[in-house]
Amino acid sequence: MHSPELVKGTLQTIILKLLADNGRMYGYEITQKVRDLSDGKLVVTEGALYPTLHRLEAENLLITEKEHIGKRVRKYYRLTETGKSSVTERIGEFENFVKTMFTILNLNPGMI
Amino acid sequence: MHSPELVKGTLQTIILKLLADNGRMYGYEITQKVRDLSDGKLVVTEGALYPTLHRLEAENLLITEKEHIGKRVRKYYRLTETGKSSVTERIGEFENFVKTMFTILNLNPGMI
DNA sequence: TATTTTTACCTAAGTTTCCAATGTATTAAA
DNA sequence: TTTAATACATTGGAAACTTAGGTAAAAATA
Repeated sequence: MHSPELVKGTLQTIILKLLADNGRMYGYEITQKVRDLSDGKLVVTEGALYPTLHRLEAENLLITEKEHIGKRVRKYYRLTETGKSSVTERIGEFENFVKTMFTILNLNPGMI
Repeated sequence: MHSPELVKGTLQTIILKLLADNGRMYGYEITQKVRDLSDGKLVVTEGALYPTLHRLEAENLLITEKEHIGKRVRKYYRLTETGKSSVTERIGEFENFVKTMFTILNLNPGMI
């Protein structure tokens, strides 16, 4: 598991990117996808996920669609147009941040 | 300037690494070094720096030496042995985190 | 020489963002 | 039939920052 402090601030970017790649996803699906992609190294807890999803929805980056699966209501999230453009932006920000950190920490880019 | 959320959690690593490279530094010097190395893109505010330095000292990763410069007292920070081993550890953690993020975000490593 | 900027230390209040814990309920598997 | 997995969510508290403020010496500039 990664140091939780490092993960802070990247959750929004992760969510937006996953939605950009997969069209639409529901909350639980996102937690599983992150777990799978990271080989269990990064775990998004529900206490972090749902407030973030609601925040992104309030900021008009996501919209929701409810779907009835048996007796359950599943809530799908999808990027708005604003959301789509902010994905690129945030990934760019993350890349730049990593570049800066590599410079400061004097790390070898080949390490990745 | 980088998104402040991303910077969170990396400050300790930055401080420890700078001290590992420079032997000893004082607070103000650290803020300037980070600014220089990052071309102004990453600014460590004093409100973030000093509490962090004191925390690291309390955790026995740093020790201080006071030096009189004219009428002023300058406080130098230096790594303890524990501090030295934790630098490697934390940089490793950061690298692993970046690797995971690159996987999740499907980024090209060559980008750095 | 007077004033501003830079150097240099620091704290306190407030915000954001997360984690841990808890709650509810359906569906699938053991 | 009981446990695990699925699926939504909230709440309280901790951590780490930002903003703002305080003090004062030394250097640069007007």
